[in-house]
Amino acid sequence: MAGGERRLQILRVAMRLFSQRGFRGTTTKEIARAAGVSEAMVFRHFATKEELYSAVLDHKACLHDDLDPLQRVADAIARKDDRAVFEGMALDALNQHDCDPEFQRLLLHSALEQHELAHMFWEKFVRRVYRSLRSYIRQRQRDGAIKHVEPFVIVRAFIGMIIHHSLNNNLWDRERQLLKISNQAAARAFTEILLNGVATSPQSRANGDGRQRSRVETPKRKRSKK
Amino acid sequence: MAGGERRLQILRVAMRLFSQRGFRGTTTKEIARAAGVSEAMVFRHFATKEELYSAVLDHKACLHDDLDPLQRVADAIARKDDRAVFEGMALDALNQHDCDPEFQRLLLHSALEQHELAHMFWEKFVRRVYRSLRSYIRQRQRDGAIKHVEPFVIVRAFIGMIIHHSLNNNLWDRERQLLKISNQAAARAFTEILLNGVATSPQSRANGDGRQRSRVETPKRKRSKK
DNA sequence: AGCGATGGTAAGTAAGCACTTACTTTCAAC
DNA sequence: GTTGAAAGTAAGTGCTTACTTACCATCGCT
Repeated sequence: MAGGERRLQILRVAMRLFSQRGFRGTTTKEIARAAGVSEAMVFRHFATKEELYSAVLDHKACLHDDLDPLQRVADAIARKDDRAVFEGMALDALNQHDCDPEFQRLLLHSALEQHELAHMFWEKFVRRVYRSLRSYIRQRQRDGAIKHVEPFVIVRAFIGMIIHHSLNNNLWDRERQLLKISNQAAARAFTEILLNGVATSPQSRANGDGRQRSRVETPKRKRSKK
Repeated sequence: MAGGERRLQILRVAMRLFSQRGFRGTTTKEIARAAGVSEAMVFRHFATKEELYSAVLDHKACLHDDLDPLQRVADAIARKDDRAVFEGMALDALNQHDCDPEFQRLLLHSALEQHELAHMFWEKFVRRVYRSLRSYIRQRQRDGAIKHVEPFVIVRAFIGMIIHHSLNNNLWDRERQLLKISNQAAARAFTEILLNGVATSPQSRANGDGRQRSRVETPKRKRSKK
């Protein structure tokens, strides 16, 4: 097997094991065995276990790196279709966590172990999502469509619903005993709650078919405060 | 030092270290040193490291065991004061996580390691909170104060906001760089979003009374899939 | 005084860990 | 057909780990 191939294979095996058992819970021998090679092979490709771990985290993180988290909903943003914006982001995140639960586990492990990835991910991804969403929310607040609540609070509330739901599905309630719901339905429900929760005038959303409504509703309504 | 005292002291030290570094990341030697005794002392009080870990988890978990999570807001429930119910629970949880961040870390570690505590906590605490809140929500739905959304979805959304906020504060953003907000304000903001998000009609919320309104409009079947 | 229970330790032990060394096999390029 | 590097390994090395043993010290109690 060629060098690059083997390296990648070891990386993938390590990724799986690290995400299952954490850094300290995984031995280099296990990794080697799972990859079907000797331990020495692992250390030929990665100088230390730490380096292998970093490579794993890098490999995962770089997938999230270069894409703007709001890009997938860019047209919804342009249309100022709040529902499409939030529901799209939610669905994206839920699907992502669903088909790659390893990442969430790795992230948690590294956060608990205070590995630099946790910090990096925070800086490079989380902050960006927060800022992007804030700028959108601010705009919609100026439009009079969203209440003048601190935007970051809204972002946190929304991301909280989504991440916590994923965490439940991946970590605690894998059988979905407590709540069995499709990602679609979850994204829709959470979005509904959030948007109704922060809308300036509830009537504008209450009748539910705000979906696919192309025009922005109530551009300059009177802004009532809390 | 008397036997019981020492045992408790070791337990507390272990609690701190386990929560910081996890089970595998903490050595019995470290625990002994931090407790100012020899390693043999640790093993006199706890037969194995596993047993010590279990004792730690038990000790933490039993604090949450015998109290009804909704007891603290019982009068608010009786009054059907939704705001007080949810805000009270949120504030309680946030304060709890604030003054005992160890617990959240221990819980996460044990969930990742698939330790039985994770399951126990889920069964004994989480499920109960979910069920209690559901029963309250159902009642308020019958009252016509809350939309007919699956109650567990509402619970998950609400708990999600709170837990995720705590997780942020304890794990990722301890400096509160991204969002600095008091527990009071957070509890109020999240409650506001949730209640407005699931209220049947804005008026019924606005003046705070839970007046019975006529049957709820359920737009469930109205929507067609895209 | 003596004695056993209790609180404590120094110095192990065997297994497991990350990592190394010294060696063999494979195979394409001259 | 030789060679030289790359792919691969068996068998270590030294250190750390959870856990043990064998022994000391200080009591309260007859």
